[in-house]
Amino acid sequence: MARHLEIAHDLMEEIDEGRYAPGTALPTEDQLMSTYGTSRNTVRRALRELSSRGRIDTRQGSGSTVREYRPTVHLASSAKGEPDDERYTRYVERIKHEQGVEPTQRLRVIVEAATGRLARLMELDPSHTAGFVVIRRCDRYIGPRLWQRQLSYYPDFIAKGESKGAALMQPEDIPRGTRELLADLGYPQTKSWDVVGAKMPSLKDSALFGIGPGTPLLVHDRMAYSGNTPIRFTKTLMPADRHQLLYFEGDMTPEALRKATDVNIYDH
Amino acid sequence: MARHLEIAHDLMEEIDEGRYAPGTALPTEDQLMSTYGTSRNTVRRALRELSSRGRIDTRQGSGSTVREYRPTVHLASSAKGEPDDERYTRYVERIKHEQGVEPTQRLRVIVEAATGRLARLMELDPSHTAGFVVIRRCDRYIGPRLWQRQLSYYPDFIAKGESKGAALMQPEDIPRGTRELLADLGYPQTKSWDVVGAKMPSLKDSALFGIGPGTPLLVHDRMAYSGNTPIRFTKTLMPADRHQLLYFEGDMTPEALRKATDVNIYDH
DNA sequence: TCATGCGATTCATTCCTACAAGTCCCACCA
DNA sequence: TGGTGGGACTTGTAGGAATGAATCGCATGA
Repeated sequence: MARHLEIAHDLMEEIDEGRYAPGTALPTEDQLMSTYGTSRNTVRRALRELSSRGRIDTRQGSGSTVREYRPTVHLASSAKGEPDDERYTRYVERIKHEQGVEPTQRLRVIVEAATGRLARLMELDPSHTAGFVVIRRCDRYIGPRLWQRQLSYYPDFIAKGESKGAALMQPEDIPRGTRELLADLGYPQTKSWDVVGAKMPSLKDSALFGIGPGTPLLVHDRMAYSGNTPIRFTKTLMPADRHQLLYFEGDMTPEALRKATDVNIYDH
Repeated sequence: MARHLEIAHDLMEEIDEGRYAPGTALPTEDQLMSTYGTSRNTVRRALRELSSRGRIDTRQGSGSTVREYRPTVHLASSAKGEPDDERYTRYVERIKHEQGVEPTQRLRVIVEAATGRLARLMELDPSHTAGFVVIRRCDRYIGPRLWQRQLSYYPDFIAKGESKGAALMQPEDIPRGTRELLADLGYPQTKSWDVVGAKMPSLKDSALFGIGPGTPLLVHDRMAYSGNTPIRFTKTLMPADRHQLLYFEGDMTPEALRKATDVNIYDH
């Protein structure tokens, strides 16, 4: 095996065995050089191997420390009596309680012509004037850090159809939640599907979320329908080291849900 | 900005603009060296930046090509009239149809004492003889490639309780599906929760799944209950570049579900 | 026509060096 | 006592070089 992979393997094992606990400093590059009798390049490559897998954080001038994972679980199924759109808010409130940091959000509204995949998804005809979407972008921060970015797409006949729909065009929070607003406008949400996946962040994403190397993004797409009319498509981006999604089926007891909330996919 | 990040940024932009289409070769290291008037190390660093984000594949002797993503969507909610455990199988069948490759699977059964988190999760008392779990590990392959790994944990009082339960201890496929088997044993599944997240693979995981750098793993944990008794915990690991999970609420039409199946989180 | 083998191209690994820049501690001074 | 500056330590960036290994195309020969 290549020398740098040997070193990486060694270090990874020692981390897994708890020799280097989370938060603990790894040996410095100089120390590793003499330990393994190899050049700095090789040592650095080994460390990069750990870094790109999200196992360590390296700070210039300071050293490398073992990363710790405490992702928070985020309810994605509709709980009884809880409006759909309150979920993220409730979640943010929980974070606030857990971390003692004030959550903030920044909203931005854009109107765009829907083309290609998006038009097909929303069942809009781009040749009509109706082939537009209102995009509400909501960036949620915990402290100075971008916590999640949510992009919601609404067909513009909803926003333009009634005077109340104009609220969708305002870059302001909708206190009742958009689900209720849509219901008031004659589009009660009757069904929805979610697609969940993960990808690595682009350079921009990394800077945007302030996430270290080796941190994937959890991507959550949701399409909501009223009858058979698509009324909203939502794409949510979240750093996977701080977010997990929770779904359930059947009548869950509070204890079971609480237990699910404590699950950490990084375990085992 | 650092020189290698400039180059990486440039290349990423050109990829996004379609200048280098998926599957297309990027310029060679030599070409990039003269284009940017920089050393090979710097060029390689830029390329590694793309590689660790899963944007390119680099092959020795050949060059770097733009990676393409066609993840398949995998139904995670219970569809009506479809037993829970058939889902993955059905999914594999679909892959087989799409890709024309025979899926295979390898099963392994282990019995282990449940400790710590797992015992708490399964509500088992480690001091009792009942504090054991039967672990069924199922590796599913598409061709020679590991497609997903599934670890199912059953409390051993289920496997030992009745003679039929012994089927759980056999490293063989259970044709009816384990959900039906559990129902026969007196533990019909009444509710469940799922936690979905993503993490970077360890060195072992990378080798196991044969995934290139910059490919996260999608992790899917599911706890199933019969009444308030935990009857199964399942952890599924899947490379995120080939898997997405689909959930839904309400009565979905086949067309809407088909549309969801076509969603690709790498779009937009 | 087809298989073989050679050579050019290309990336992989590893070494070396130099300097920049961030961190941290401690001695020194006000 | 408390603040400041300097120096040691540590990682970041960049360049140069040599060798190994995989790939691919092309010419050669059966």
